[in-house]
Amino acid sequence: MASKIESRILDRAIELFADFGYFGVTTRDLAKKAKVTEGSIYRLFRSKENLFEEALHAAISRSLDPAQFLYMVFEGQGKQDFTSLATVAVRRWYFSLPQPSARLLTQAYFADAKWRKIAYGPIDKIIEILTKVMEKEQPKAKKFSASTAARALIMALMHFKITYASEYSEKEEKAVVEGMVGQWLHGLPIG
Amino acid sequence: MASKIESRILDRAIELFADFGYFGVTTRDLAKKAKVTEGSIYRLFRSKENLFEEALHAAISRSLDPAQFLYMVFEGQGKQDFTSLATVAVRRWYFSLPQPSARLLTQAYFADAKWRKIAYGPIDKIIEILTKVMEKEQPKAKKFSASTAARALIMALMHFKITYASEYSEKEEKAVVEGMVGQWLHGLPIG
Amino acid sequence: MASKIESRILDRAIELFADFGYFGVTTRDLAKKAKVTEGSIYRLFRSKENLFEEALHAAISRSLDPAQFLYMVFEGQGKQDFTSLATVAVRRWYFSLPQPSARLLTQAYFADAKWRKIAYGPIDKIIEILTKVMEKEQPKAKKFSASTAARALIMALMHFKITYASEYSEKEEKAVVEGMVGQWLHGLPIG
Amino acid sequence: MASKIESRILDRAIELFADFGYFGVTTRDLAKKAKVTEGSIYRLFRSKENLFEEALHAAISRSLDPAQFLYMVFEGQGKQDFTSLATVAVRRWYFSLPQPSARLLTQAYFADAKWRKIAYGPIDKIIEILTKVMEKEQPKAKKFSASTAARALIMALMHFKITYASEYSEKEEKAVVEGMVGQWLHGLPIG
DNA sequence: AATGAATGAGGATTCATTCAT
DNA sequence: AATGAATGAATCCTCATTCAT
Repeated sequence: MASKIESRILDRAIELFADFGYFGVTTRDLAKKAKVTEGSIYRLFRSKENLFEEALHAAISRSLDPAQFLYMVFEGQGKQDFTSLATVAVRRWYFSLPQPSARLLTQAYFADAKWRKIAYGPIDKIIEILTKVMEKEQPKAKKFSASTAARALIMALMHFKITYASEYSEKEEKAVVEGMVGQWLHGLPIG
Repeated sequence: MASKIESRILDRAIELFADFGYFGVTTRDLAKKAKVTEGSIYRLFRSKENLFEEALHAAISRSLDPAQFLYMVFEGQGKQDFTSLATVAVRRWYFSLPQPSARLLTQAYFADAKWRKIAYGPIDKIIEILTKVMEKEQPKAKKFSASTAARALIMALMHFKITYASEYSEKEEKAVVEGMVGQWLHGLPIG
Repeated sequence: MASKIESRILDRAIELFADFGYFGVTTRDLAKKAKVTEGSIYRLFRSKENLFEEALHAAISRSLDPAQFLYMVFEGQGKQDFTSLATVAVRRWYFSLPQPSARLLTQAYFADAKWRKIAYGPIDKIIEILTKVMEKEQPKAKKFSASTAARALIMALMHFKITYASEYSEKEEKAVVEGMVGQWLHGLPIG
Repeated sequence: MASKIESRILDRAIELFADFGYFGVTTRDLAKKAKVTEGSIYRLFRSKENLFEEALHAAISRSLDPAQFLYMVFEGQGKQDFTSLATVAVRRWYFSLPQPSARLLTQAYFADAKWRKIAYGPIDKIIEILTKVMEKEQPKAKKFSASTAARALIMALMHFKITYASEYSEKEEKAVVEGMVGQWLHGLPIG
């Protein structure tokens, strides 16, 4: 069945591109690791560039959709306080994104300018949403850039996932993330 | 003069490797952009790998040395409060690191495991120092991971510099950085 | 069929390396002459060095095996006199070795020390065998180095094949060889 | 003094070309080993090819001149028997030719067809002279090719010098050569 | 649909040769 | 004369892509 082959290729592509980047992976390597032939890769994905893009889209689609993030944050408003809502939503987002996917996003960002928007689009959306919520909560008096704050958190988390996360146990990783979010919330000039 | 050519190559190498990664830059390209011949590159730098490493070291050496960072933070103790000291030191560190250098570090991180330590060694040092200072200042009672906080700030700044910074004016960038540091310091359970 | 291409490459490699030496042949040249692409050469032979070695082994394996030489010389003992046996065996050996093969052996000998043993191993064996037989036949009284004699004959033949043989007709070549062997046998203090 | 530099280059060129062949030696290598600059090599020798040729000529001119060989063989006629004359002359020729020179001749022979005649001209001359003398001495009755005999001896000696000689002590080498010449003379249908 | 052999353009690297000093 | 930096064509080799089976 084609779809079996297709997903085998795609899964491996995500892994390999995430670890070695676009240029660091050869189609032959990929074919061998995915146990398919190079011919199949080209029949199903047309070109290496296209395969990379498909892998990128797959990685993105497997992580938390910004729409869901939006829903989680806004839906609970009134019932729960901002702090809890944001904590839960950010935590969900963070753990919905497997390390390979996160790496792939950054690899894409660095491999070619044309992939920058695809790769970081959803992340920008998350930042945007977070910014919007915070602006609502924020007392007018205080001078404060919500967008900067949102960006700071999301970026710290991204960079942590990409670089150090793999050196931690799952438990430790959770603690660090909890710490980052908590500390970040503390710093907010909110209610 | 040899050094002229050498620095032309090195400067261009930092720029190009930063933008396109190790594999995304060909020696021919680099030669053309640096207006030297490929032969000169090899005479002066022995191999593409070695050139990349030299570029990496150059990029690192042009940014704030962790030792200086340490000095800035500790030297003022007693005279100034921790918040001001940290703010100044972090700000200095951030602006000492040109965007190409920051990108190069991450490119190195992703290109090959052997470059990870070289690239992120100094950054890890900065995080370590910041952690140490914070642990000193921090009231025992409060549960709080200094290392997590330090990491969060530095990573957020790194990621910002690498990805978005170039879309901002210098003034805006300063504001964002100020915001990040401020927000992070606000979040600290300190005094 | 792969084997067709493979043998086309190998045959041409023997010829070209024999004439121009390892460094005197470029892979592009070889590809053109063998009417294959460089890619195929590398797929089938991994590297130029390896191809040279394969060519060397092929050349050797196509010539008379020392084991056969041994058999020819010893098997007839008793039935035929040494002179006839040696003449036949040496003649066979000589004509089993095509000029390109002989040249290739010498090219290998000169190209790199690591190929010396591969190239001259079988020849040394032949000399050894010849030495052994002669020592058996030789009257104790006479001072005489069988090994020197054997070496002299084989070397003279090798050198002749490599250098001058191509300037002679097949008939003439036969006469010269016959002459060398005959004259050499005459010089032996045997029987 | 130019001539000092010139001879340093030439001496080293003979050694290196003899061991590694024309393509196995780079001009930079040669310059370093001869402790001169590449510029000097080119000023004095115009090109690598020309240098090789000069080295070849130098190597040849340092070995026994065919004219002297001729003189040695013919001059003694009447006073001494052919066997002694030939033995002495051949021995002289053999030991006048240093191993590097002998190797260089063969390297030249193999490197390019255009050098074949230069390299083997003198050797052919020696063979020719030896042939002539032998034809004079040889009883008409016996069927025998003087040229083949001469060639066999000279070639055996050449090949021995080039390949195995370096593995022997000087004393052993002398014995082997004596053996070869002796055995060869024995085989001659003379006297 | 599936294979993997075949292709050849392009990459890193070397090296004979030139040239400014 | 002497130097050695600079050049760039040519080398070995890789790899995305095509194609015959």
